[in-house]
Amino acid sequence: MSKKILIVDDEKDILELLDYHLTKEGFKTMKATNGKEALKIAKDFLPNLVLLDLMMPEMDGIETCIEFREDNLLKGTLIAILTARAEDYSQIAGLNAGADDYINKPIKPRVLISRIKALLRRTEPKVNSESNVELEIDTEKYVAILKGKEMLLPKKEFELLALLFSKPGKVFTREVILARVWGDDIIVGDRTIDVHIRKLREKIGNQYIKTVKGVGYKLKL
Amino acid sequence: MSKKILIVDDEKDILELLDYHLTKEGFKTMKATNGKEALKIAKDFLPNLVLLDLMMPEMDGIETCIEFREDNLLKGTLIAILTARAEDYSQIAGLNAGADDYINKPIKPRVLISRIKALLRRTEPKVNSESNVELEIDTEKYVAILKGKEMLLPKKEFELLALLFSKPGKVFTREVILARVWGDDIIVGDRTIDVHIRKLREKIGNQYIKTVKGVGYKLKL
DNA sequence: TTTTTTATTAATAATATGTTAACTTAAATG
DNA sequence: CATTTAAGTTAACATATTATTAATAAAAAA
Repeated sequence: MSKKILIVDDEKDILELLDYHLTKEGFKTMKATNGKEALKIAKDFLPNLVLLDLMMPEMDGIETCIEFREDNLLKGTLIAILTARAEDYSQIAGLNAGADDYINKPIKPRVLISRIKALLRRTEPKVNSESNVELEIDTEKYVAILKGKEMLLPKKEFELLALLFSKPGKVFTREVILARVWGDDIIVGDRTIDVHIRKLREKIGNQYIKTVKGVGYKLKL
Repeated sequence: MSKKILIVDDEKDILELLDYHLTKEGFKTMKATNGKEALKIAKDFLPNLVLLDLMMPEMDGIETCIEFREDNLLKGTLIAILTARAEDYSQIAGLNAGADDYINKPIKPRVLISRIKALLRRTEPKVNSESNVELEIDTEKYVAILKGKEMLLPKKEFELLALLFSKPGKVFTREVILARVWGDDIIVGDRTIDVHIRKLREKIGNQYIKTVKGVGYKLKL
């Protein structure tokens, strides 16, 4: 399956240029013009690699890099930093912030592609990769297993996920969720479920839990 | 079953030529002379493949291509773009717009046919293909399944479709539809049902929901 | 006990869906 | 063939539902 790359640069020209070369090589790409946007897109897109320009307004490369590393969902993402040759001080900072590679500007397409491929190859041998069951739960151990990585969830979140997981694809109404996770007697507010759903999505990504508006939620594996 | 091809070109000569060769090969064809018309015809005809000339007035090939990809019903349709050899820049644009292949002019019938067959073969192994039950609904999952592809519908649309689906062929009057989908008490305007029917048709195609004028609607599988 | 984590609520924002109204098109009727 | 009636279409608008955030309470861990 083709790898996903998120390109982050505030200069539109460079963004387009990079996109062009990467797309031509068969990568699936997404673009962001600043670090904030990048974070947001990445949470849905879950790229295999992020190409990150060092100098950007709003949130600079280093900072963005750190944020990626702090986000549970994204911390494993490969990050390659684009940097002008001159500013070598940044290389150190970048690496400390957790970047996996840095690529000098001006960009030579050939070099770029081969560096990226090399980086991606590094993660290749992992077992999980593109397995079709990316999410599992173990009710006994009380953990969710996301792409082979165990993940300890708080009780309510776990039970909610377990319920959805009990029949993937089936829509569970709020009523049913309340009855099964909270019990018939205790009454909680209207937004309680939403908040738990949100926290789950934060941890496992937005692609699994689908909202069926006016009906309920369901799990899509 | 013979495959359906929609041919789109503003030059009548070429249209006829292509039609001749494709018909001779056993394809079912339809013709359109511009992108707009193509979209309209395609929604009824649901071709397996669209042969699209790049240079056209009204709406050019790229644009048409994009519109196809944006239309839920048509986004899966194979698109082959016809292009003069010279304008190679367009190849990139066309592929980015989501074309599946591009074929150089002047057209050599032999080449054309083999390319088209190769393209069609690509989608062959799919399970759905020409099964006789093209439309199903799953009330538990809250999805309509059109040619094997799951499709999440908004509540009212789903309930309306589910109602029609509950007895295919039977005509449901507006009164009955209102009573069953909206409930006896709430009152909505005259055109509400029509709008929902329209949205359904937009998503599943016009061939399933038939209007029985003065009486109501029915589902034809 | 203190600290940290989890659960809940409330207020507000964002969004999808539903509905209406105005208009167009098509079909039926006399 | 003109007229009437029903249905189709579109876009604007309203509404309902969900998402998000931050504050607070409760529970669990240290």
